[in-house]
Amino acid sequence: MPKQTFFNLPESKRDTIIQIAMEEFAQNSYLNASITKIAERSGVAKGSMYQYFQDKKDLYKYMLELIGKKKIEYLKDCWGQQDKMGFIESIRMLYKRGLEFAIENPLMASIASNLIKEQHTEIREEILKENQNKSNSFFSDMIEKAKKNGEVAEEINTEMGARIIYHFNNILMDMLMTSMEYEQIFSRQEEFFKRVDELLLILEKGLAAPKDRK
Amino acid sequence: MPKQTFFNLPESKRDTIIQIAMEEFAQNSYLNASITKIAERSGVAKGSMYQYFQDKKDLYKYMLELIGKKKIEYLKDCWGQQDKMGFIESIRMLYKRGLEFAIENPLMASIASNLIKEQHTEIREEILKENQNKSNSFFSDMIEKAKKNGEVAEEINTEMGARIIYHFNNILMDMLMTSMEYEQIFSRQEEFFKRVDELLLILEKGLAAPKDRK
DNA sequence: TGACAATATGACTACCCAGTCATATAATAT
DNA sequence: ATATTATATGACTGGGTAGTCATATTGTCA
Repeated sequence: MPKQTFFNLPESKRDTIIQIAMEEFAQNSYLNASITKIAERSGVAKGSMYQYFQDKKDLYKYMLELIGKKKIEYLKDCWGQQDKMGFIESIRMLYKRGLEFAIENPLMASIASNLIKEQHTEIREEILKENQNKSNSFFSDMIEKAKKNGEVAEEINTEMGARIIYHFNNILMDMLMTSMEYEQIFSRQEEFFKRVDELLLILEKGLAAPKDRK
Repeated sequence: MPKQTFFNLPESKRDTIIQIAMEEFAQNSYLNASITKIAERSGVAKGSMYQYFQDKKDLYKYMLELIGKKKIEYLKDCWGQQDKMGFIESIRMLYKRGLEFAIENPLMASIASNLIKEQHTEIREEILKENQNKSNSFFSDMIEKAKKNGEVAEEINTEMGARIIYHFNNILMDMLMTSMEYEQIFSRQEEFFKRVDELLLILEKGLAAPKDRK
């Protein structure tokens, strides 16, 4: 958590620091991101950064917290839709909204994607583990429910299914990030939405319960 | 390419350097791996490292080359088996042999997995791109063939299918690497082979052509 | 033995970093 | 106007890095 001093700052100054820090962490791994550079680029003395934040980890975790909150807010109407929309459509919606989020907040998406790839074990363990477990158990619950519904075959290993759903999302994000490196995306959403459908076609059949076996 | 001087070295010295360098690149990203440390730990003067290699990139690429060669050698009897074994069984064999390779050569596997996650764009682009394209077009060819065979549905997007096959392998590797961090694996292969089967169950159904549609 | 080439060496340059701290400045309260 | 507190600052510490280079050592051939 940032120190009180940071929250006492005028909003515009706070926002600048946040913005610059997001850029830095989007372009570099945690280990290689530089507080010195963030301070310089924000027009703030390096010492001040340490009046605002405990240390680099504190700053990084705060960024992740902001990202997490924003993403949860963004995805809030995707949850608890399984009963209404069915399993696959729920996932489709999650993927699509996730892509939209990444297109609208590329820095945040890039930071999140960097975290997944983070090699600095300490920090990854600390943060990712609970989240991945959360998302895994979330998807596991969805699959269990879908099994009861007959939407997913009993023979499917739930944990593996959850893992795949999780990774399919990463595939989509990677595709997005990669093409963002080369060109502005703006409203090329449609192209990526098509990708979602292609992926889901495979996922749906892959998990589906047999319909007309004798 | 290492300089001639490196190849003039007595084999044991060369092997030491290679071994230590593999360890360093297995534990650190390209950016954070340290030639200084490799030199120290190999009992070689830092300056000597630069008699052997052009620079850090040269050393890194050489490691990747060794890994690539060894892996190709390891997988050599997995190729061109599609006609004999069928599509899914070919993939199963590739996955399983890939896991075996990683269990037997954990350092190499870890370096390869780090490369995929590499953030330092320049190096990743340079090396990964052609390889990923190679593997993608390899898998694409397999899928095309399997479509003609009726093993894979025509409606599947080939490129997306290839991507999934590629990523499923990454999922397996990640699972393996993660559990290797905590415990020795040795002959717990069986557990991971089961995972392969679970994954393939989903992949097979996901890609399969409809069998008894009217 | 001497001469020449190949190799080994580590101090050195020029850079980067996180985090600290004494001091200066600004804001607030009395 | 003074005293007290909150904030801003950048030089500094101690650490790390890649890559260079003049010099020393070793090996080889005559």
